[in-house]
Amino acid sequence: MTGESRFEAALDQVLALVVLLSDDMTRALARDGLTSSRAHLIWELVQRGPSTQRALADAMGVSARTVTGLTDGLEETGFVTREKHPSDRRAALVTLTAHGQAIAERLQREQRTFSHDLFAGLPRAQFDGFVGGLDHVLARLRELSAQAAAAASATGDGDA
Amino acid sequence: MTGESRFEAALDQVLALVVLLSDDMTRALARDGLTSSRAHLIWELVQRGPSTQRALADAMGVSARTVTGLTDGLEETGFVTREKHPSDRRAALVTLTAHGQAIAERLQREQRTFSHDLFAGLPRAQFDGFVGGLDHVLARLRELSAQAAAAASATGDGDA
DNA sequence: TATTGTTATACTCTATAACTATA
DNA sequence: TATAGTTATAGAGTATAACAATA
Repeated sequence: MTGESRFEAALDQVLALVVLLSDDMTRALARDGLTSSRAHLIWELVQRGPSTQRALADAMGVSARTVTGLTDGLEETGFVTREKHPSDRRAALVTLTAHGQAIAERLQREQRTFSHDLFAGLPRAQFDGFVGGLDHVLARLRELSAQAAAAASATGDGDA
Repeated sequence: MTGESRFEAALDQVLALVVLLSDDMTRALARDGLTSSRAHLIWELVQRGPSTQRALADAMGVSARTVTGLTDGLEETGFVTREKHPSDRRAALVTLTAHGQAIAERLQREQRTFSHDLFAGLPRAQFDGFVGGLDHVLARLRELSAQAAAAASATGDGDA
């Protein structure tokens, strides 16, 4: 593997990783009656505590309508409740139920176990190399995203 | 970063990579009027040549119904056509149009450029470390998926 | 009988726009 | 007037089941 094509092969591997990880997570979440999007909302509640739907929409990068749907589903299945906001009668505070909290904690434990399963067999030097490369790739990716966003807004996304 | 938590931090980074890459690809494909699923179907056609919908469904790991929908969308937008199967009048051969072929080739070129953008700045030793770690993680992930599938079919998924 | 692909139906995630109740 | 969240509507991906045409 010499020359430029090693970059392509590496990207192919990264994309394979994306697919495998996504499938694996989807399957694991389905066992608890969750989807990726609903788990994401639960994760935000763990991080932020009881939150308005507006705050969740901003945190998750989705529309208010989407949060309404996700909250409906999580409420029906017993993961969250809508509580009265103490000072704003327009707003609801989405709040984890005991069950929601318990599942969230279990998911965190499972993720810890999973990370161990993935990395524990890797020699320390190689692990460090992997993490170093990952840092680089993430940084590049964020730069490229920022450039793309800037280009999009300059072209006619923001000046229309 | 010592102890077990370095594994968790690494997994967090990998998951961040998954999100960034997925978003980036979604945005890039949208510029050509494609979604991930439709691009996946196009990619299978590039690999396999004109194919029946049944073959595509098996290759993509989705239902026949899903391929009908994806093919409908790609046909309406001019990426593929349904051609007569020479020997089986039940089946259609999904076939790339000239436009579909051209877009597929462009996507491949863009992916090559993208891989260069991601990795070219990485010192060779660190790149090799990254790829080595990636190999390990992919292998572990495949083992774990196989185990999960075996456990599922033993529990009552296959013996019902 | 078995298979290919469709129609019928349903669920999830996503979005924009109009609207209600409140700030 | 502006904001929070809903309803209305729509499009995409996904699935199962029933059905048509053909093997």
